[in-house]
This record gives sequence, C-alpha cells and structure tokens, in this order.
Amino acid sequence: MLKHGILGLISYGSLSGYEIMTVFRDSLNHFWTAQTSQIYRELQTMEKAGWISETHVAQTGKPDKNVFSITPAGRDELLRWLREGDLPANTRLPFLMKTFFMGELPVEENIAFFRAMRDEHVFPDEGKKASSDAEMYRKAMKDPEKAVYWKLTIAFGQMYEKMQREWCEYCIGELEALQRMKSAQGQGSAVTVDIEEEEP
Amino acid sequence: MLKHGILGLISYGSLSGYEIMTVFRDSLNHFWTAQTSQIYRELQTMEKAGWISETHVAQTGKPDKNVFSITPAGRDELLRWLREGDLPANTRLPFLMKTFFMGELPVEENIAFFRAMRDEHVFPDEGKKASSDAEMYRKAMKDPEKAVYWKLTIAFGQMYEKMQREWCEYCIGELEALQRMKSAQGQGSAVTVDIEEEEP
DNA sequence: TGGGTCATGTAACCTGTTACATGATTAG
DNA sequence: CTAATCATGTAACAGGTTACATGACCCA
Repeated sequence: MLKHGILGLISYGSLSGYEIMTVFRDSLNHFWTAQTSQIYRELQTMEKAGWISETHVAQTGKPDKNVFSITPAGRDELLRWLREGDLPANTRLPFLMKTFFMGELPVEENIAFFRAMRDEHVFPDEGKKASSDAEMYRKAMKDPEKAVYWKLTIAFGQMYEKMQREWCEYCIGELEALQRMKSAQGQGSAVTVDIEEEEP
Repeated sequence: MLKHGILGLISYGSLSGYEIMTVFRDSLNHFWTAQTSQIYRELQTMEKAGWISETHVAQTGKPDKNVFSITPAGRDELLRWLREGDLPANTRLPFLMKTFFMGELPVEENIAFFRAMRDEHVFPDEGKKASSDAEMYRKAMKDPEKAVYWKLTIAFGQMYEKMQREWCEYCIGELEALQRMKSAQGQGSAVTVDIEEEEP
C-alpha cells in the first residue's frame, strides 16, 4: 500500500526521496504515516521491480539528488491497484484497545482521558489543515479533477474528527452516569447496568 | 499494543492461546486483528518477559492445552500501559489512499466504488454484532462496570459506520456533480472547481 | 557559530501476514 | 465419512519503527 502511495505521487511527476517525504508529510499524512527510512527502502524495491527508474540530478548550492520517474510497468501497476477489489480493512485503533480495558482504572481517570481526547482531536492537526489544504488546492488547480478527490479525503478527516469528539462526549456522559451509580451504591441500592438501546 | 490486549484478556482470567484467539475474534476484532500465529508468538515473548506464566492442562476428549495466567509483573505492566500518555495514532486507511489517487480512473468507476462501500459498511459485520454483543454483555454481568467500557467501544463502531456511510453519500454527490460539470464542459463552458466551504 | 533545510541512506528490531504442518474428537 | 471444533505451533516474508550516520549550504 505504501508502495502504491509513492507510485501515485511519482505518477504526477518525477520526485526524489526527499520530495516524496515532504509531500507525504503535508497531504497523505492524514491517513498514512511513513518514515523517510521506509520511503528510501520502498523506492529501492520499486526500482528493482521496474515500476520506477532512477536518475541522478546534479544541483548547485544544494546536494545532488536521485530523482525517480514512473515506468510504463509502474503505470500499469498503479491502475491495477486502483481497480483491485479487496482493500485491507486495517482497523487498528489503539485508543479503543485502551478503552476496552479501562475498567481497571478509577472512573475519574478515565473521564479525564476522554476529556483530553475530545480537546486534542486525535485525528491530525486542525490548525495546520487550513494552510496545507489551501496549498494543495492551489497546486491541484492545474488538474481540477484531482482536486475533487483530494477534497474527499479531507472531508473524511473533518467528519471523523467531529464524530470522534461526539463519541468522547458520549463516553464522558456514560462514565459520569457510572460515577453517580457507584455513589448511590454506597447508600446500599442494588447494582444493575442497563444495556437497553440508548442509541449513541 | 497487541501484547497489552492479550494481557488485558488474561487479566480477566487465565486463558490458552486458542481461547485468546476466539475471544479476540468476537470482541476486540472490531478495532484490532490478530492471526493465531501472532498470538502464539506474543505469548512466548510475554512469558519470557515474566508478564504471564504457563501451565499445562490435561483434558479428556479434547487435546491438552497450555493455559497462561497473569503475574504480578504483568499486572503492573497492564496498569502502566493503561496510564501511559501517548497512544500511537496509527492512522492507516487504505480506502483513503485509494481515494486520493482515484483521479486516474473514470468517474463512473469511482462512483460505483463509493456506492459499494456505502452498502458494505467497511467497519465490521453488522449482522453478527447483535448476537456477539449480547453474549459479551452476559459475560460482563459478573462485573457490571466493565460492561460500560465495552459498550463504549461498540458505540464507536456504530458511530463510525454511520459516519462512513454519510461520507460515501457525500463522495457520490461530489462525483455526480463532477460528472455533470464534465458533460457541460463538452458544450464549451469554462472549467473551474469551486473550493469554497460546502461543509461536509 | 548554531540551527534549519536539503539530501541520502544503513542496521537492527518489532509487528503483522501468509503459508504450512499436525492430529484428536465430535456431530451430522 | 466428512466437516467443524479444539489445539499448537514454525518459517518465511512483508511492512513499520527507532536509532544512527553524514555532510553541505544558508540565514540569523
């Protein structure tokens, strides 16, 4: 998958490893992370596979760079990947793993966790987005059709953040209710958790 | 992280590798996947680390099993992990990677992609959930407080699915608009993509 | 002279996936 | 008789993370 992301970027125009790194940082980074070490490694294997070709470019005032261009085989592979049916789900959400086992900690601590999460909005950096989006769109103007797809990925990020904040609110509400129940229990009432549909 | 998930499960009561696999499949599976091979490997390293201890249990009518129990060191590690500040974001969404580069394909194909995605609800299997939830809660009744946290993770799944369907609808709408624009362009009008806030 | 950007990587390790391998019991 | 369930793993490979290493140029 990372290979295909890199391939997609190079298909817009030849790039060096360093340039790929920067583009990654301010566009794909919303939904994929990659270390430079990984990028350089992937470039090597992609070159061996014949998807891309390398050219040494001398520069003055800056270090030389190795620029990669997409080959016809690479273009085929990109299209093949785009059309391929089965995307891996790749669902691995550390904060849900934590939530699942949170019962081991005191309720107050967990409420604090969700409050912090709500205020931090785990999905990327909202502040940076405005500027980085704007820049992306400016570049995209050369090919207005592509801008539409980029906008879709950004819309996802926004909707996800919103949903996540709402979920945090829901969690805080449930845990505050649990707290009240526990203090009532101190007075001697029976303990039951109502499982009925509360539709989150 | 997987280690800590396994540790959390064992903290509720001793389990064999096989049992961990089944519990995983119908509870943590909403937000984490693990192959059996990986579980057995993690168990080995966790045992070496002293977080869990192994006991051979003979069974009649069934193969023997190796049951793992949490050690005091394991309990410490579980709590340390629960309190630790920095959760990795771990954001890797293959369908967004694909969306980002979709401009290479004809619009019709992409509309079909989002329609299929909307109808399939990429986040787990809604049908199975009802039964598996019910079972989970039944077990949880022994410790009603834990049920609350499990419910939170399930609520996330539901909210996520809903949001994702909405996002698919939004994408379909945008792409249909693009299609109309492209056919209008055929009549000779100017091409401009409006980037203004449409608030997804 | 010190930090930022440009530029390229290697090595070791950890985590996740795929494929393979074995074998008993039980329910249809 | 056959498929499912119970049960345990190994090996190889792919993908991701952390740490390290180097060096020139430019701006303050």
